[in-house]
Amino acid sequence: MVIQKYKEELSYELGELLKSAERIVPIKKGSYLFKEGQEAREMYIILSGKVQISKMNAEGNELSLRLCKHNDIVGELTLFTVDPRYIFNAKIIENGEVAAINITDLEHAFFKNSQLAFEFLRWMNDHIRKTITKFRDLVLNGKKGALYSTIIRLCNSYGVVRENGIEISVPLTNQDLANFCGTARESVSRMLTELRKNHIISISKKIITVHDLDYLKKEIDCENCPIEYCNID
Amino acid sequence: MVIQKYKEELSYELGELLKSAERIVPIKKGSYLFKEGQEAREMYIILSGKVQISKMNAEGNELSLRLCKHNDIVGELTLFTVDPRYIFNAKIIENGEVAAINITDLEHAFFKNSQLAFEFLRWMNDHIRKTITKFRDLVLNGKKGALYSTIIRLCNSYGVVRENGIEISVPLTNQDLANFCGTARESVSRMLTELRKNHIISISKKIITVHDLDYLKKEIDCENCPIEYCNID
DNA sequence: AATTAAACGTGATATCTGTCACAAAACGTT
DNA sequence: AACGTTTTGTGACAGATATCACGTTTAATT
Repeated sequence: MVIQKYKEELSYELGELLKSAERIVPIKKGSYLFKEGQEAREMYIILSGKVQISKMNAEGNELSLRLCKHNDIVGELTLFTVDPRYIFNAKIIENGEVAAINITDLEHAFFKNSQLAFEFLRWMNDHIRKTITKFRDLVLNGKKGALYSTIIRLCNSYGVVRENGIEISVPLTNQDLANFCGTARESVSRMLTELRKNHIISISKKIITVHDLDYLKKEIDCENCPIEYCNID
Repeated sequence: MVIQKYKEELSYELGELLKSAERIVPIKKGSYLFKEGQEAREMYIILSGKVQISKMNAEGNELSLRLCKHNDIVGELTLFTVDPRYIFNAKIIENGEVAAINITDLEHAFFKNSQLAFEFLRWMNDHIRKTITKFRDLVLNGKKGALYSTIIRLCNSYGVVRENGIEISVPLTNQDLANFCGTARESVSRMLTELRKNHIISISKKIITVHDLDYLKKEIDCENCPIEYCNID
């Protein structure tokens, strides 16, 4: 089975999940893995590449929720619903492969295999904690709080330590960041300019390097919650 | 067993969960079922009364997340964590009783009983969808969107149909509403005044009656998502 | 290298929202 | 009914944020 070659690198829980995988699908930058409103038959585990999860509102504003990578699960919220439909858009921003898992099969598997259900339950629990803390930052600390929180989470998910700070290894435009914060591009641009002026960050070719993460954390009263809850995936 | 007397009125899933309940605890208005930071040993199912779930930030602002009633589960996010601690406050706003479920026992029960794990998984899934759509309303449509969304959800959870509209059967102060919206009391007061002026709502003794729910829905581009996702509990 | 397209920075301005202050109204208690 | 407490309404103002406009810079394409 083609899936076998991936299994070794995965955590035990995901390995279990992957056993139910039907097939491996290549994903291509710029296209969509799924779009909101589409009928949902599969949930996905990302094997490689990057996928951004977002939701549009009626005015066409986009709110980005997650930026997912290797071993992240997407399309999971379609489980256990009648007439399942995706409620988000999953835009591929870096080429790679995903494992597709039929959701009907998975539901049956959960029912039969409590080990599997248990592991997934744990994953869901982490996921909801993550979601709530993220949104709290967005709602309670204004737009600056939203941006700083987003940058901190990006560091935790995609940060690479360099001699001069933490480099966020995903190219992001100001508009991308604005979508994560529910704010205007121009506001992001101004805030980033200020952060650069104060040597908190620097940006080169859409790659942000954070020189003073503690400054960002202090500004939003970060409680230094564990990294499993403070990320963007 | 004391729990038996409640079992009949509960849905199947909750009945299954309740089998693991250790004891029934009376809850008293004004006190807290648990507070954030406290060591967590139990999860609760509300049998009667009302419990408000909230989170404080460093400046002492309170963000209310849920308003829970009969058959709602609270304290669930402590499951599957090492050194489990409550991350929210659960303030009792109406007397009643809760069933306390030891979380270690419950984790074991999930592991052994896939039916139970399955039902809980379904519950978690609904819960996370709810949370995300709520926060999206808060973030994307400004403070007016936050308030309107909160009122709509309150109608769905606590609305009683009267000849002149939908009565939200929970007394709420402006400050309570402000806490749900992450906004200032004065802003809520002004927005409510305007809604009253336009005969969208009326308020008597802290009880809101909504005369024109469609107006509120239109203003925030409500997609009329199913009531299981659009509520406050 | 030249050309086009995308992304960015920034001033000006309008709107939204929070804060402070204080009086009026509603509520609860004795 | 009288009193103290909580809640509400509202003006004035300040700060945050969005929007519009437009020139500059950077990246992509031919």
